[in-house]
Amino acid sequence: MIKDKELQVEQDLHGGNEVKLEDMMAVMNPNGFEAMEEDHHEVMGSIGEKDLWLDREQENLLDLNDATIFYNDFPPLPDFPCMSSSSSSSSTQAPKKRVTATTSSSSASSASRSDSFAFLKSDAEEDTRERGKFQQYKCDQVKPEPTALSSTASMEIPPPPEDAIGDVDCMNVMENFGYMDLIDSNEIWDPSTVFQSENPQEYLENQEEEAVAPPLLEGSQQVQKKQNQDEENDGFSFLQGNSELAMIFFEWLKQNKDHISAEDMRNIKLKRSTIESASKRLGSNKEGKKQLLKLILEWDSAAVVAAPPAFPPPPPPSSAYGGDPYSNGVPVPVSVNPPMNQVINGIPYPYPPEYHMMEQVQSWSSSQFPISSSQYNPYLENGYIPQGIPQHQAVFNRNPFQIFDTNGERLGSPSANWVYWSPPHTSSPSTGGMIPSSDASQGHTADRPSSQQQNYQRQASSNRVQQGNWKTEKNLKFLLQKVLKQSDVGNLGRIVLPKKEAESHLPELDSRDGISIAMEDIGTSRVWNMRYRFWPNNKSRMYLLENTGDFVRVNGLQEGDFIVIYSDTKCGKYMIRGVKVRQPGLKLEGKKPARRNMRNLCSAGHGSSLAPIKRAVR
DNA sequence: ACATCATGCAGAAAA
DNA sequence: TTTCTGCATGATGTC
Repeated sequence: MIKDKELQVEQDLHGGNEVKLEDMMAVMNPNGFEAMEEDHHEVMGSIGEKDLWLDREQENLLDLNDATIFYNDFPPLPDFPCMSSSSSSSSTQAPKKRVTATTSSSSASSASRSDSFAFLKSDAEEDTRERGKFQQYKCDQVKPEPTALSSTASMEIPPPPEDAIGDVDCMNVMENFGYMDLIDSNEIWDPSTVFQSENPQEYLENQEEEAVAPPLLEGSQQVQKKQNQDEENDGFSFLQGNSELAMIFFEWLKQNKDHISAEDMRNIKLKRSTIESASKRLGSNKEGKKQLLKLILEWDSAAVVAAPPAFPPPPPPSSAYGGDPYSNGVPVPVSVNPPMNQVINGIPYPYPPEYHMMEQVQSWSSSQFPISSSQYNPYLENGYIPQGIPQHQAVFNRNPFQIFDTNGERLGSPSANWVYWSPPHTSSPSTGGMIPSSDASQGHTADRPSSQQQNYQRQASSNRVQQGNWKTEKNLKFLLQKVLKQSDVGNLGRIVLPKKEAESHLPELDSRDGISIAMEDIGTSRVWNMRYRFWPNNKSRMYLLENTGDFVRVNGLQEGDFIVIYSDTKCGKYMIRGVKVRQPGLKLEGKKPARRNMRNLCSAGHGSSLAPIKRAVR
């Protein structure tokens, strides 16, 4: 049935016939839509009538190979800075900037699934009122709408200039493609240039300014003008008659129908500045648009398929945190999943730019993310607050591209589940196949990616085709992490585990003898037979991981380093990773950081502090 | 006041 | 004598 629909849509697309958005979307995960159907029935009623219209004039431009190049030509996700995925967020994230749109006073009626696909509508017949309705929804959408998906994408748009405020804040990402028409540049897309400044702090500041006023980019007035024009025209003019893009989109839908729902799509929003940057780099012509569209779609699918991991723990002040526990020195921006409380309260993560990872063990983790260790460091990009802690919220709000993970449920568990995607350039978590960690550890400064890094990006891109395996390869769920204390790395061979996380994510212990637990060392693939147990302690328990001596030794772990424990949701085994944190030239004997800051940040119990950001925000 | 956890330390076990 | 084991204590953070 669905297959038939798919064929029909495809034929229509190729034939330049009208294609109903409804039909196109029907190709997607039926469950996701069914679920949405109920919620958004009302709007669908009206939206559903709007046919997707593909301009026949573009027929010749339709490159049937687009679908093929889709996954090959895309700029690799890692190329996008500031990717951030959190959970459910689009709603919770609904930033203040997302003010309601305006043209219509219609209440926040339910959303239309076509909302996210608005860009496919070339039919400008939709009246302003309808349009207002869309935006109204987009902007008012505050109620978290859990989906079975791990993530949704959301890209915020900075507030428009004074006179436009309220009208365009919540523009759909696709709508914003329209901006590309206005910026004329054929520079090659260089993600690094997204940085407004080589100085992260500076960048942060710039971004803040940007949040208040639109970027003073050349032609920004035109942008605004065009934007207003779009408002009048329904705002969807950008893709008007562009069947090629529609085709691309359709192919993407087919590829991702199992993973992406309309809800995900609907939550795609772009920062205007991002669009402008993108159009600057990609060009404002058709190819440019195509590239950006691909990029966004791929980015979105990546986010959906694999929710990135949590933020790493804060580094001890004297240590070098060049990375997270999951990647070789790169705090993974995507799926920002900081300690719940931190996120909510805007409490930061210490990732001082000067820190950098000195991990020695070859690790696969760095390659598990779209953002490689040699690429962007959102922490760096977003700067740090004086305390050496990046404002979390800042991270969110400044990221040109943000992925807000819904909740990771689709990844297996209702809570804090982080799944790592396979690297674009490796096929196995253990084998790595990535650039030497030494490389990865370098360049983690506030500077733009080095040419070496960019080369790596290209390499990653060229190998992107291998990403097809990521879904099946990794189903790792983040369980807990622990910053190692002297007593953890001493000769006692035992590591105290955070109580809440242990009780939440590790097997329940009936006796204090505990249980044997095999931990596969992610770095070396070696399996360590450890013992997980507890000690009675003040009417409570103290959880320990014993027989950790060799693991610590082999990994060269020292005080201040940390371990991260995951479970493979597929085979149920536990995986452990030791992450070394060093700052060359600095010694650890300095004053010790506050204990709480030293410890793992995943305290959240059921809401592990590293739980998805779904509740985050703002 | 209470909870967590880093670590001190006594006693047992092993070398 | 050294190492291991397990509990106790106290510092620190949270409620």
